[in-house]
Order: sequence, then C-alpha cells, then structure tokens
Amino acid sequence: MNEDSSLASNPWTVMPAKRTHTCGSLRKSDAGSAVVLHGWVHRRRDHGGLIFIDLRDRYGLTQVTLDPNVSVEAHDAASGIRNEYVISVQGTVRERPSGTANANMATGAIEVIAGGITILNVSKTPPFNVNEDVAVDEGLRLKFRYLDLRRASLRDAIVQRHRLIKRMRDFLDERDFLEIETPILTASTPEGARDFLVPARLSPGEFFALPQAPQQFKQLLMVAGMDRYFQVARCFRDEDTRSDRQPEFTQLDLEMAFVDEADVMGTIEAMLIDVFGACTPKRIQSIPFPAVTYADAMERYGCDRPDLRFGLELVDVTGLLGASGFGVFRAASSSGGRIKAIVVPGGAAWSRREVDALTELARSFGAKGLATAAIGADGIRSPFRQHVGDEVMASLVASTRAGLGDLIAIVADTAVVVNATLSRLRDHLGAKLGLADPNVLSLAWVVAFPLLERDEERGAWTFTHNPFCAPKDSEVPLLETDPGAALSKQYDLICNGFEIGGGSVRIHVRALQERVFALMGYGKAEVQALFGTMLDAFEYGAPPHGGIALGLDRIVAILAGASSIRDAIAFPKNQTARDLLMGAPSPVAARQLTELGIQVQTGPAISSSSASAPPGG
RNA sequence: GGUCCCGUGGUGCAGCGGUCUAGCAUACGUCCCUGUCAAGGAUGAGAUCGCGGGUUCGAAUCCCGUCGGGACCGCCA
Repeated sequence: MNEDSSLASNPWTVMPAKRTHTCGSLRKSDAGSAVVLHGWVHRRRDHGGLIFIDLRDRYGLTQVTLDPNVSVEAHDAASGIRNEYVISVQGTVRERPSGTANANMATGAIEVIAGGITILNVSKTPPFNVNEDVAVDEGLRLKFRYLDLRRASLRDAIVQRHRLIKRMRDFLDERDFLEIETPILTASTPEGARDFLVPARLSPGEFFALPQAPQQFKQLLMVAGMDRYFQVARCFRDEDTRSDRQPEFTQLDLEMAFVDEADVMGTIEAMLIDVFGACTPKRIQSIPFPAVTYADAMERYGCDRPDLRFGLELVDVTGLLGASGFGVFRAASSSGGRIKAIVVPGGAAWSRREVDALTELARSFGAKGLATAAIGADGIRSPFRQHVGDEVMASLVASTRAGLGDLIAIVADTAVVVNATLSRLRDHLGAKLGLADPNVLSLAWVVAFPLLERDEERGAWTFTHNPFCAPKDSEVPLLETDPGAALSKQYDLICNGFEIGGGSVRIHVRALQERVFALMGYGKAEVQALFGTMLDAFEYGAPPHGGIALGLDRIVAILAGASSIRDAIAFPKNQTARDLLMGAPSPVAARQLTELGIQVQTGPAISSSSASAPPGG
C-alpha cells in the first residue's frame, strides 16, 4: 500500500545503524565486509524466491539481494517495498557468482546480501519515472523538482556544477584572489536590463534594485585596493527568458587591478584549462584559445558567438552576384545590402523536399528566400543559373570552394538579415550533418568590438558592452571624429556557439569616463546623479583595472550536454519566469502591501497573471 | 508585444473526419516465479483525448478563442 503513511508504518523514531558506505562505493575488494547502506529503491526485481533491489543514493547504485535462506524477515519486508521507498539495508558484501556480474555498473562486481531491511519512509508512486532519463513535461518536472533532481542526468549536472565552482575557487584562491560578497539590495541604475525592484519599508516610496551584476561594486573594490577579487555572484535581470537565460542566474565575477586585456584573458584561460581538465571528459579544441575579431566573426560566421567546432564559413559574393542579371541579387546589392553563401557538403544529393525545408527554415529566420545551386556530376542545377550565366556560376563555385556533390545556399538581403539567417542556417546544418562533436569544447575569444553602437530610438550612441568599458588607447582620438569606429578593450569568451563570458579593461580616469557618457547623451548633472559615486571614487587613486564575468549556468549546461540552462540549475523558473515548485510569484496579504505603502492596480491582466494554480491541479 | 511547436490513462507516444466502445510501451494492483539487472509470465484496473465555443449527419481528428508547457524574434549593458 503506497498510500499507507499511517504513523504506525512510519517508524521515524527508529534511525537504524549509521551507514558505512554509499551506494556507489563498494568494490570486489570489499567482499566479506559487513555494511549498512541507506538509500532510495531505484528498481525491484522480484523472482518470488530471490528479490533484487537496486538501491540508489547520489553516489550510485548497489544491488541488494534478498535471499529467504539468509533472512526470511528481510525477504518478507522487501516484498512490500516499492520504488522510491527509503530503506536501510544491513548486510554482507559478496562478490557476485560467476556470470552474474554487471559490467555496466560501477558496483557491478558485488552485491549486498541483506540480513535486515528497515523502511525509513514510504513513497507514493511518483508522477514520472525517477529511474529512467526519458523526456518528461517541463511543467511537471519543475513542480516535482525534488524528484527530478533524483534522476541521473540532473543530479550529475548539479554535482558537476559544484565540482566546477569548487575548482574555480581553489584556482583563484591560490592566485591571491579574494572572494568578496556584494549587496543584493542595491540601487537601480539606468540602461541595461529592466531591474527587479524591492520596496523599502523604512523609506516609503523608494525602492532597492536587485543587482544585474556587481559591476560597480567590483570596480570600487579595485579602487579600495582589493587588487584581485572574485565572487560567485547571483545576478537578476527582469527580461524575457530563453533556453539560455533565466531571470536570476549565476556568474563567476572577477576583477583585477594593474592589468591589461591579456592579463585577464590569460588568467581565465589558465583557470578554464585547469577546471575543465579536472571536471569534464570533454576535450578543449585548441590551446591557447584562438582569438577572432568581432568584425571577422560577423564576416565569416554571421554572428559574434559562432560555434567553431565546424567550418561552414560564409562567403561574401556581393561583388560577384550583385551586378548579375538576377533581380533579387541586384536589388540587394544596389540598396546597400549583402549577398553571402554557405556551402552544404553533400547537399547536391538532397531531395527537393529537403532543399525546400531548408528554404522554409531560412524564411523563418527572416530571409525572403534561399537561392541554391547544386553541384552535380552532370553540371550545376540552379534556378538562377540562366540569369547569371555560366561564367559567373563557375566563379561562384570557385570562390565558395564548393565541390562536386555540394549545395551552395545564398541569401541576399540587408547585412543584418543575411548574417542572422545564415548564421542560424549554419548552426542548423552543423547539427543536421553531425559536424558539432559533443565531446569537444571550442573555446575562443572574440575581441576588437566596437565601443559604441547607434541607439536609433534615443538618437545617441550607446555602449555595446557596458558603459565602463575602455576604448583601445589608439582609438581614443576617434571618439572625437568617428565614435562608431572606435574599438574597445572588450573580450568575450565563446564556446560551442554560446557566449559564456564577457569582460573588459575599464575606464579608470574620470575625464575619459565623462567623455564617453557625454557621447551617450548624458549631461554632467545626470552622470553625477547616476554614476557619481564611482566617478568620485576615481578621483581618489583608482588603479587601472579590468575583469570578466563567466556565465556559470551556461558552462554547466554545455558540460552536461543540456539544451537549456534549466538543466544546470537546481531550482529554475519556467519560460514565463514563474517558479512552479514554490508557486512564485504570488499575491501577498493586503497588510504587507499597506506596510510598504503599495497599492496594487487591479484589472483583468493583473488578476489573471496572479493566479498561481499549477497545471493539472 | 509578436511568430512557431506541443497538450490523448500516472508517464512517454500512436491515432488526425465515421472502422475509436481510443491503440502501444512503461508505470500501477493481484497472482506465479531462486540469479536478475529495462528480469520474465499471467491477469486486472485506469483517459469523456487541457478547457470553452463553432463547422459537420458525425470531431481526439477541422476552425476560432482560452489556459498550460516549450522554441524563437523583440528585449537581454
């Protein structure tokens, strides 16, 4: 009866003998030992006479064998045991009889012959199978997160996360970094993401903001002489989620004084080589990490965080096709757009249906269409061949280096659309063609970002990284003549198509920081009000400094082979930023609001979004 | 704010206008079974197909709306 949770059947006062081993530790050399194991019933195989129980804890699985000839009581007790019951087993380790060892289990050479079993707690039939790693509805997984965390893949990711962070801490500690906590209740700063706000009861009408990152604090720590700082920092941004974005997430935040870009990058590179070497069987593709400029990345891959595990580089064919007789190409070229191609290896053999699907995909990514040319043994098959002529077709094949059997896919549009479409098509092809080795980590730096970009809404310059990022020394004069062309001391770290870190050498001189703010359209008074504290601090001997923040959730997700950072976080939120486990956010008592001086606007939108009933309830 | 995908016994899937009184696997109950490890065998129970409306002689199936989950665009220094 798994519903039977009566007090009599739950001997909670009886904590049996302390466990002597975990369920992952026993080996052949332990044969003969008397042991006590505690754990959850992973699976039970009842042969009538013999009963086998795979006992699970977070360390592994151990087979417990119940033989009525050894203990009738234990065997009888095991008959009533069901999956996910918590039990204690007292028994003897025995090498398994020849022919019955299980090479797939770490403990497969032995079994525990049970002399006694104590049920520590019963379990209802779980809402999904804990003992297998099949896909389950995300909502259900989040609602029963404590059961999901028992499953192997999620449990392993959480364990790996701990090991990774522990190793990072040790590495940085050995190099004189101090881990320093910074406030969670802090001040709202403009720009960047939307803040989460916390009402300040003692200052009615005013609010704290949760930090989007400890940016200013870590720079102030440099001014304070803390020299080398890091923190495993929770960050909060009230923006829409993605599979790689949660409203709260964790960064390894780091800052160093008296450094240039190479110092920070070198430190991080050394740390990651050490950490990944210890924490994952995956192989780093190339050491030292290659560096690619932002401009180069956009040109060759169409995005600033390309997956470098495979080639499939984009080729600019604007010059070649822009003047041709094909209207689509001419239009894109003459209106200042671009024409770029990607070569699909073996794509000439694709069926009409497959090529159509690729075109449809390109449309869904924003392109108006996809022009293709198949390089077959009997010649080039292409809808636009007749419009451009054989000579241009031959040049196209040559410049894209397409070979026999390949398919050339071309997008002609604005540079933004071309790059966005082809970079996503490239990712799609990498996956479809199996080019992205899951056992490889293609770590690389992206450098030479522009300092500023045009904010069309405000009609001013805005920062591409953060407002404290320094321009390259040689580029400072450009701030006066051509701000958009100035390159910065920013560096991003990418891995397998994700941005896993970003940082920069900062501005540490008040005058330069004020000049950059001026370019962004802030008046002096405004700057003083918003960033005065830090600018004032800069006047008391701010050392040159720079730092970086690594996205730990993303790194863990990559190592775990997860497609979402939800699978790297113990208690994540869903796509609509709700915590389905605890039922947050939720309405609060009227009295709480009164105390805070807050009046909640009621309306259809408000009341419907505050309904916190979980699905299936 | 927008686009797209998915909601069918506890779970995972199939069915996509009548043959569905809804199929399969697994989980669950009972029984048999002493070397299994996704144990095996027998048997039983369990779903008005997320919800509401519409089209139709007839809807799990088509349409609209809504709710829930997910992917993406915008957004995210």
